[in-house]
Amino acid sequence: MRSALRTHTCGALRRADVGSRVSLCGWVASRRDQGGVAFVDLRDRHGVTQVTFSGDRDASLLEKASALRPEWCVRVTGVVGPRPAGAVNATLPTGEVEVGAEALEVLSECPVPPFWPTDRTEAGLDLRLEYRFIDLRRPKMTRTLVERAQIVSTVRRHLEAQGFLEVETPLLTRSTPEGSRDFVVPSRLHPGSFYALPQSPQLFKQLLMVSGFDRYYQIARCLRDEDSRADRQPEFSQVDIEGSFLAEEDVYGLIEPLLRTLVQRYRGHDLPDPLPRMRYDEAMARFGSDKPDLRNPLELVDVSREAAALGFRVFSDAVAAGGVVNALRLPGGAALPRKDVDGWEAEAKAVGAKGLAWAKWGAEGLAGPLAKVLAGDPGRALLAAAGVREGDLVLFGAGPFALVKKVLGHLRKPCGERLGVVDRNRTAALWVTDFPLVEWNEDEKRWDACHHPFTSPREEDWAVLEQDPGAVRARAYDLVVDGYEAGGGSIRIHRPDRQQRMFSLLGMSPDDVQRRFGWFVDALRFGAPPHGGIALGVDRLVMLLLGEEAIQEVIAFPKTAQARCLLTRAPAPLDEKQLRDASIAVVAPPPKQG
RNA sequence: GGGGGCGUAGCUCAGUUGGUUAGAGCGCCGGCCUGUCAAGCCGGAGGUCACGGGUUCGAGUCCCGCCGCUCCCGCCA
Repeated sequence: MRSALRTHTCGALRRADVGSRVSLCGWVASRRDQGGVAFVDLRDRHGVTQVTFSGDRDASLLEKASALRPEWCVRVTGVVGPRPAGAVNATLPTGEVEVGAEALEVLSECPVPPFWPTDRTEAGLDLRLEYRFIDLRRPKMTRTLVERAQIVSTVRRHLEAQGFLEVETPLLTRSTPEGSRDFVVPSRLHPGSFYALPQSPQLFKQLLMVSGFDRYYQIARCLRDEDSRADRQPEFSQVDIEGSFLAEEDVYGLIEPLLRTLVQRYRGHDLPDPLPRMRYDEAMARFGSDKPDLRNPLELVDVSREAAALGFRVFSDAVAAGGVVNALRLPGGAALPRKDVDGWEAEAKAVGAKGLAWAKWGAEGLAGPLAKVLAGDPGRALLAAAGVREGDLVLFGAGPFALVKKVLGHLRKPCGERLGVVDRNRTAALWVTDFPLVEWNEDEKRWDACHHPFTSPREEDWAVLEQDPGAVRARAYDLVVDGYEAGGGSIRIHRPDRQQRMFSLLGMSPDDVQRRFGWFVDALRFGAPPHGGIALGVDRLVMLLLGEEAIQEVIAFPKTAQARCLLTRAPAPLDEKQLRDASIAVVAPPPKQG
């Protein structure tokens, strides 16, 4: 770390360095002026070192130091000394020493920033993003980016040790209208034509397999013009991996040791070996989600049969209409205040439920809106089926399968957290497998690919692809960590005839296929090997490993929920000349200037 | 596109049923101080109550609109 201006970083000096003459460069983290002596904490990304200015030793230097203000960038030269007994700061790695300044050089002044870059900052996210370059000075943010780099480095070394070759793929590519909305880029040389930024390198990595690069990877930027979430940004990174001549077990066997290493290092515990696997159907039935958080023990129980026999219209009508009734049991939940249940009902309604039926079994017996309905023998049978015991609270969802699963699956999180049964110190990872290949799109009256149209069905399902598409299982798998989709992949279709069949199933005529994907299907004709792979979400993985709750916290320059960059004020209008060059006419009203 | 939360000093927030001159902590500026490390003590400055309308004798407070941040639904092959 030595350079022309410094001999050490601000995190380097120890007792063994006492007596050395050193030069440090950094930012003034704080200045404590005692009158005859002043202390300056000098910070860089490696740490903090205390510098002392003594009036006895050099009165004019002390005067100069007194003019320093926080966040000025300075260079200090001096001699490392031991701190006097009683003045040692045990909370700093450099706390046993201090630098007695002999020279001070102001490299850059700094106005009073809108917030101080300490870990105790209370600045709101919008301010932190507008002044992200200040925010990133905070030790916590520095540590996050350092650890992110370490994690990515670990991934690279693991994959390279396994023979994977990093290959870059284009950012300017062709729009593939299936899937998420593309970000588009106008072409100056070809007026009226557009590139698209890649949603993922999917087709290029498959072409690399055709080319014989049997083990490929890339830390790839992906861009999707869809609305953000706490775990989703329009621009994000994937560890994109593809291999030839492999099957599901090879992918699991590649990823699991890597994840085990990372969880051991950053979460401090072992993952089971092998990782648990769960079929999609089971995940939906038990947890109401295809990415269940297994740290949360609460489960959904189907009580349709018992509920239909209850003589309660809401339940029996739901079952009669082909729907289901599910129970979510909260052990010990009878003691919870009504306010919690009301909150969950509001949340249930927010995700589409008409209401939330519930009952609690306290010391006085049953209570709640369903108490009367559950009083008799059929009610007892239902409670028994749901495993409800004295002291429990039970929530019910009734209606179409997908809605009931969504609503109760959504409530698992707040309920589990309220009960304190979610172990946040553990990491729960699993593979979710056997996804459906396609799902019926009622609006468009056609089948849509669940994963993407290049995913292979199970070999035996090719026979019934056209007859019963909804029953076909895909050779797709998701890596689920703590309730997040940390990665996903599949074994691909490598035969052009079969790829054609898949496209036909999705409602594309041979002409459509030829126009949109002809270049790709054509490539498969040229000796494509069986292949498959996976993509891991870098931002989500780092977020989970570092215990963060939003990927904004692990991205150096993230965007807001409205996809804006508060630092650069992107997106922004173009000037007339740029629009002319790109042959673009703006038809929407011009946006307000930020 | 829809629903929820938030927006008051540089920052984080309080502000009663609508009522006089809108407060606190931190920060900032000045002074004092020779072992501080969230330094301390004394003094001072600092407000478009996001923005635009409306109701009212009177609006930070009530109503409508709008902008921004955020969480969720839709969306995310």
